Amino acid sequence: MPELPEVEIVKQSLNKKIKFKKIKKIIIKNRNLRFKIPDNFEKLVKNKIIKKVERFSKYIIINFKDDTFCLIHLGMSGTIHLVKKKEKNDFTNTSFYSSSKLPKKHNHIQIEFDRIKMIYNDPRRFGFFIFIKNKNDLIKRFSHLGPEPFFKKFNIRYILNSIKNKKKNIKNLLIDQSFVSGIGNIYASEILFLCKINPLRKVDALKLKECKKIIYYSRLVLNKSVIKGGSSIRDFKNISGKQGLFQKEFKVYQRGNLNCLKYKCKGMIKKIIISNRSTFFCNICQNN
DNA sequence: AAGAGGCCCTGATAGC
DNA sequence: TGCTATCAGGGCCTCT
Repeated sequence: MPELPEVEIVKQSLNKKIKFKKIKKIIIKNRNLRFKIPDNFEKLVKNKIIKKVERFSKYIIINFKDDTFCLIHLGMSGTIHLVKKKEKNDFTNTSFYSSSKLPKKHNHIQIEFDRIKMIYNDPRRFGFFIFIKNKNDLIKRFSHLGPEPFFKKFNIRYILNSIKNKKKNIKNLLIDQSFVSGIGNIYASEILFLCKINPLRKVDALKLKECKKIIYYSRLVLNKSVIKGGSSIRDFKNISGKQGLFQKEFKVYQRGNLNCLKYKCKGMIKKIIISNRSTFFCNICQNN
């Protein structure tokens, strides 16, 4: 599910619903996420008040009032659900109802607030919840990540410098989070299609004009997706249960053997595997 | 030492 | 229907 736009939608929803609320209770049903949740996690987080919810790259950052943090990553299959309580002060688990459809299995973490509870669901358990004790540790946690496409730092000089003498292909560079953070497997294909660059092109062969396009279209695609409410491969829903609409905008992703959608292009979308991940491109307008 | 590939895990879908 | 194989939005770790 989650690349930068999807995580941004989740962050926005959380800010609307749980900002300034106090954590009353935590129930962890399965501690074995990507990183095992330590036994003292509940104690550390209980009674904390949420100052705000932020996001960097594909990470959700819950910022508590005392400037400690909870860092969340959704991995491949993580979703967050908010469930309202029917009755005030009723903590029995029968008195909740779901605004979106709550999955039956894999609801690993439940965090209860006054009139609402937040549930973390993750079938594949590639995601994680981590408690972070101060801002310094949080920054350390992100130190290996490159800028988001929107940052000023993601400029032409940065790109030229990053591709110099590099032998990898542009598809792999775009999903390399230490180069630029937030782009995942879907948006990498979409961005390269708009740039008209073949995903297998070696980055040291990119022209100045193509580098400029990469900046422009990375920003455009991610922005547009946020505006559309994220994309919806399989079942991406935002936290209120609404489907994202960006998948309707996919030009190449999951369109193998279909016609290229570029005006007057007679090409066909091809699916290839690059470093074990599906990659889609047009055999004519990206034939370079 | 940059870059490719394996691996963590479950579920949906396709093909027989 | 029921089996098996393949694939899935990420990122950490290990090899070469």
